[in-house]
Amino acid sequence: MKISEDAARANHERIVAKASELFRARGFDGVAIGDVMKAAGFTHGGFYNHFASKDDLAAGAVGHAFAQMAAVRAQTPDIKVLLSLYLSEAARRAPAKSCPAAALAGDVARAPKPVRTAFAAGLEDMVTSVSAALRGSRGSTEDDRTRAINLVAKMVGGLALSRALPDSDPLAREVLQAVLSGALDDAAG
Amino acid sequence: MKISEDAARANHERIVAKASELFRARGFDGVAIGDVMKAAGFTHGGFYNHFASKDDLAAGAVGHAFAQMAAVRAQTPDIKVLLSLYLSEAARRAPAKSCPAAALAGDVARAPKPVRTAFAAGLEDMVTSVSAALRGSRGSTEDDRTRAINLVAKMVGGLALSRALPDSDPLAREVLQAVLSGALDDAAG
DNA sequence: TGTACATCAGTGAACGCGCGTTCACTGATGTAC
DNA sequence: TGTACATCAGTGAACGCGCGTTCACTGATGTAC
Repeated sequence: MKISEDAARANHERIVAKASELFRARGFDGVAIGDVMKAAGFTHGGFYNHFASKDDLAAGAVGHAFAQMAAVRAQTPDIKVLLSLYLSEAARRAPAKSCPAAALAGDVARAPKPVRTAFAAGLEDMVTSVSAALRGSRGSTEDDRTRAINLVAKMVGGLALSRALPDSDPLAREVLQAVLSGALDDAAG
Repeated sequence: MKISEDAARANHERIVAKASELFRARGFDGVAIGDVMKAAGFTHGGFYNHFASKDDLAAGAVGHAFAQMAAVRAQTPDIKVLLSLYLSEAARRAPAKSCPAAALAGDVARAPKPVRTAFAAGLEDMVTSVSAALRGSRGSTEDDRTRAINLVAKMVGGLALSRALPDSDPLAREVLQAVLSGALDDAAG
């Protein structure tokens, strides 16, 4: 049956939110449309009332995940705190609630352009935000943007590498700790 | 028909080599067993004479890709040259012939343990090798291993992020350049 | 304010396709004698 | 060195399954009058 326009918008949003978690946890190919719709509380048939295709959903989910990260950054003004959250064992274990860049960069690289465009917007936002935080932490004459890109690359690489290792491998924890300590040094200038 | 033992070993090796390229280019889920066997010059039915499962092949392919990278490192003693190859536009465009960590970290994180164990061995090798190269470039009193892990995370993250961006986005090139310049600074101490 | 009707979000069955895996078969290889 | 036979890498058809997508249908919503 038809439902109210407000309810439809809320449902659309809930589907995107669930998709952004499931995709981060299991990758685009590891999640079926039926999984997403079920997680959102629907049957799979209505999916195409909201999205043109699975790729369309993926683009929306990537954007949603980056927006969620931006909200976390806004609530965490101290970049040192942010880094220790980003490169934590908790983040390593909870990809569904962590950075989409670390979880999905590989998947996005093989996805169609709209997904990569959504990724680009989120990454640019992240770089801009980190750059501002670096400027705040010390009066820098160096290129803050270049430093921010380096820091973001290190954060994303560190988290992604740690996750690819077996949970039981000490290297998984060593990578997290080493990159956190290096990132804190970088942020301190 | 049965073939000679030497031929069988060579065929096995060729399947692994082709798989390591295809997986890096398209991800584990983006490559069918039939694709790999066809690339190696066979029909798909014989696959299970060589491997217990697709995951078994994935573990072998990850190991093969890291071994290939180790050979490149051995032939490129100057770490500055290595960095400029690793973070190049050519590497960005040719994931099939580049670092498996940058191309497959996300896929590996969701793969069964044997794949992650193969990844761990390759990454440890890479860290050890980069650590030795850093020690060579200057007499360091700092923790070379920690510096190596930081540098590897930055390299992997930089290449993976650049690939996730649209080819037409200037940020794709900016990330490569910024991370290369930062990595060269890191290597110089 | 009330009524008739077109709209469309959600349901559940169905479609076609590609995938990982299995299997009966072939015939050159490697071995036992 | 020669012969008989068991082995097994490779072939190609087949299997069962899950996936993305489509579709006929339902009935509350929103609108035209």
